Amino acid sequence: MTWVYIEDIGKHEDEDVEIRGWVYNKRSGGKIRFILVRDGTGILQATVFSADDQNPLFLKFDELTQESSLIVRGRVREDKRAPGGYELSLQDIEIIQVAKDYPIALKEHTTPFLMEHRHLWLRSRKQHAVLQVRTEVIRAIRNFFDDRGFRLMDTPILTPSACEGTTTLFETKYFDQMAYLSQSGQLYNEATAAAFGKVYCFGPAFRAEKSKTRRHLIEFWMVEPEVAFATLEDTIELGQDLILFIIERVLKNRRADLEELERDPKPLEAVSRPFPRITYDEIVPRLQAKGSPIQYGDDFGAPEEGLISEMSSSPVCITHFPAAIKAFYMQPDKDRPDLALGVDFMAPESYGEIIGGGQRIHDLELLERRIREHNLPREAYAWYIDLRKYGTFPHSGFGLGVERTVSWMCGIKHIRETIPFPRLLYRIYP
RNA sequence: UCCCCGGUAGCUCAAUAGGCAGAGCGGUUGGCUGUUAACCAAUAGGUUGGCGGUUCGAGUCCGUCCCGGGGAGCCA
Repeated sequence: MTWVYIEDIGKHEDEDVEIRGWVYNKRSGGKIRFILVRDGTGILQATVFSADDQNPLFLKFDELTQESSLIVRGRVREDKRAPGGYELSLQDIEIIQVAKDYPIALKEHTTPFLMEHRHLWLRSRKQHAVLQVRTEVIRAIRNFFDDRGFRLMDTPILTPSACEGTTTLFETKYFDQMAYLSQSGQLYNEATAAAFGKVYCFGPAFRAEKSKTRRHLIEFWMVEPEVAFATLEDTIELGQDLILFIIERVLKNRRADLEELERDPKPLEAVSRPFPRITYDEIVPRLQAKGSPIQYGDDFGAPEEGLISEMSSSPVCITHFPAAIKAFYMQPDKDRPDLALGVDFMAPESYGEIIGGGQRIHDLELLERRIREHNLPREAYAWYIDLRKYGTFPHSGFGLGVERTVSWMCGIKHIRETIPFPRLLYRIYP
């Protein structure tokens, strides 16, 4: 008998098939028994009907508990009463293990309880749908860059010093010296961009910040493209194309998961090019007019991000920030050297910043001055400075946060559900 | 790090003004021919987060610690 996956069940109508999986739930009604079987790709209702309550299949059914593992065999039939439209008329139940006291019931639980059982919570429908969207988003990102001729360059996770020198770093021992977990692959990618032209890295980033909000993870995934000779304008276009491509893929391939999540697709369908662009100089008075206490020179807080996201149904691109509030490597505007050629993409529906990037300094002397001004250890940046010595080149790039993007796609408020095992302040188990 | 909130049965919660510790779900047993988190009946299940204090009496009031949740700052 052929082993098939539930997501393909429609192709096997009226055939005898085998499903290998787990009991999602079961019900009985006199002479009929229902098992909802889960195999990782979907849930299928399997039925047994018999007038004999000593029927061997009934006896096996009675042993089954939630999340017991089993193999079921039977005939696939279309039936409107079954969830999903198909069901399996059971011929055989092979029990692998009867699970005892599965902790997660099919009802409401609190988040702390579910997080404590994250390894099992992943099996539930909603979590399954979110992570299906995550894999789609990641696949879309890889396809997008691969199809445009970008080279994947894996940057190191163990680094000898701070990439940006600002945020708190996780320290670890590296034999007889110290090492730090990477916060970003960007600086290394500026080197690979000089070798390959257009590159991207895609990996985890670590921030030892004591952040405790729905938008922060201690360990998160980020994709960072870097393009030699690209300007700020080029990088905005690239970010816009990437976001539109991700949305298109999610809407095309993960409709059923969005439905499971009760995510209204309309706000995603409404995203269109060009994304509105506004400079920092222009946005500050507009925020003040809407009641924000922001002063010129301040960075945006959560309330400001909310106000910005209400301005458009597409992400809003904020550019030309005061150099003082941005990273040391940001290229200044040639007419207004107090402004940095950076861009932040603010997602609609209050999902906040999903992309941060811009043009990097390529002038050797300016970079050396910025390193001094930020009190960064010159020796650690010697290789980075070399990039400006040996054929320097204007270049730009950005970082897109995977989990923030997935939360936005799914319409869920807390980022912790968008990664299989979130690392949070006060939570590193399981 | 700061502000706010919470911790009672395996889970989700209730318990008047300080006065006998409760319900639903899950478990177990029985019933039901189409269930959709099925339903009906019965049944078992408790060191009220820890320590200390006030009181004749504390789940309830006070102190302290632990654990968690929400928000801020910072950022993807």
